[in-house]
Amino acid sequence: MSGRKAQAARNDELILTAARAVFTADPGAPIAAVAERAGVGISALYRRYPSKEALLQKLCGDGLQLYIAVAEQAMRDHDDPWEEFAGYMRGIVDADTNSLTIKLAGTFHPTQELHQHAARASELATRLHTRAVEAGVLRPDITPADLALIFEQLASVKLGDEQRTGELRHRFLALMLDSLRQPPAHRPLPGRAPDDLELSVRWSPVG
Amino acid sequence: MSGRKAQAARNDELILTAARAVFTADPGAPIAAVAERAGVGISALYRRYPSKEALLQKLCGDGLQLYIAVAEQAMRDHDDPWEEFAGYMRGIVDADTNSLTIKLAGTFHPTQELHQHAARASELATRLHTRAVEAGVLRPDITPADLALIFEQLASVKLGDEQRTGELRHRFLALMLDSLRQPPAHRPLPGRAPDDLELSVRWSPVG
DNA sequence: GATAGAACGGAATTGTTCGTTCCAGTATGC
DNA sequence: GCATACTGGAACGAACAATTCCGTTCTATC
Repeated sequence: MSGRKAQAARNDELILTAARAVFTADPGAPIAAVAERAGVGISALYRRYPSKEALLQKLCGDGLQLYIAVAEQAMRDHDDPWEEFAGYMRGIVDADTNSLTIKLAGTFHPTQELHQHAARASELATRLHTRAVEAGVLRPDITPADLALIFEQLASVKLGDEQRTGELRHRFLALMLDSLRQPPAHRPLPGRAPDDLELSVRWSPVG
Repeated sequence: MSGRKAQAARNDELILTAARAVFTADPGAPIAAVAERAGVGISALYRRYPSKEALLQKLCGDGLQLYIAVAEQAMRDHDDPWEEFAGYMRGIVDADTNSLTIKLAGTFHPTQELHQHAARASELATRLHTRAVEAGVLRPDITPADLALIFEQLASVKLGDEQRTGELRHRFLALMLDSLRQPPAHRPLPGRAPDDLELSVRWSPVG
């Protein structure tokens, strides 16, 4: 608690966490929302990042590194080819890296470093795809870009609080995996199914 | 060409078409964008709708009616239970009614009439779901609300021009249908698969 | 053909939002 | 005690967008 330096270090983390949460929820959120969420003043933000763009770049870079870490983890953790692939997809959905990368891209200028991370991420994705196809567990008429778009679709699901959203995304991921896995089969879906009441909320303004 | 009245009638349609296109592409678009797209002045818009909200309500109502029409059409056109269900889903994706309803909802106050249309749409969706499950062609652990969320996921796909976007949506719909249909099976996917190049476009600002 | 008025285009108005800057306050380490 | 690193938040200015307003154009009618 004591020490101005410790406070500053804590704020570093506080701000990044808040920024992740805020921009994940709304990519176009104002920078003041980040400060408020972090419980700090605006100047605490501007002391660390010269502009909003710089903060977004940092976030996006972190997101890509997270993606890479998740992919490598999946390759390390599993021997079974299908589990490797499915573990990768579940990991990406869990980490919600899409909300930190693609959804933010286009709102700022990508740096050189970002491109390199993206290339590395793409390379890993391709490798995971290839391994799954060659092992005969993933249907071969699907491309790595197909998978990227599937991640985006799953990231578009947003309903209720963060936990419920994650639950539903995993439900739909499981559904997708049923149609990706070879041989074809239906497996039980995780998570409580949504109902009409849950959906009806979205018709009122101010959401 | 002649007749101020004829011109006005033509503008009615021009404006609605433009509004559909503009708000489908970007639900938060300014009203001036609609006027520009329609090739008319702003006052031509305000002559017809007292406010932006009124225009959105009109659009949303039309979207719901379109949804209803598509659903009824599917029930009328098909004898085979699976084709009825799949035809319905393909029709909804084609008509892109989600971009005119849910994506706009929350940006305006829903009217009484809107609620009634929504109820009718929901009723039809439930009926189609029930029929497919009872015929044994749709896996039973899926709810109507699941299907609604699947439509939203598909509507979130947006890449390249309008035609390409539609092609990709149908591709992912086909993938989903593979995991919805009973018995499980993989069928050929329509549309050209996306590739990394197509995706890389999205990293630059101003999109 | 003169004219009332419907319909129009688009500039002006007004309010809001948001990124960024600025300044005064506060606590720390020396 | 004091220089200073850090902070909170008000103030600024630019951009944006809904709506209003006004001068103009065209048509239908007499």
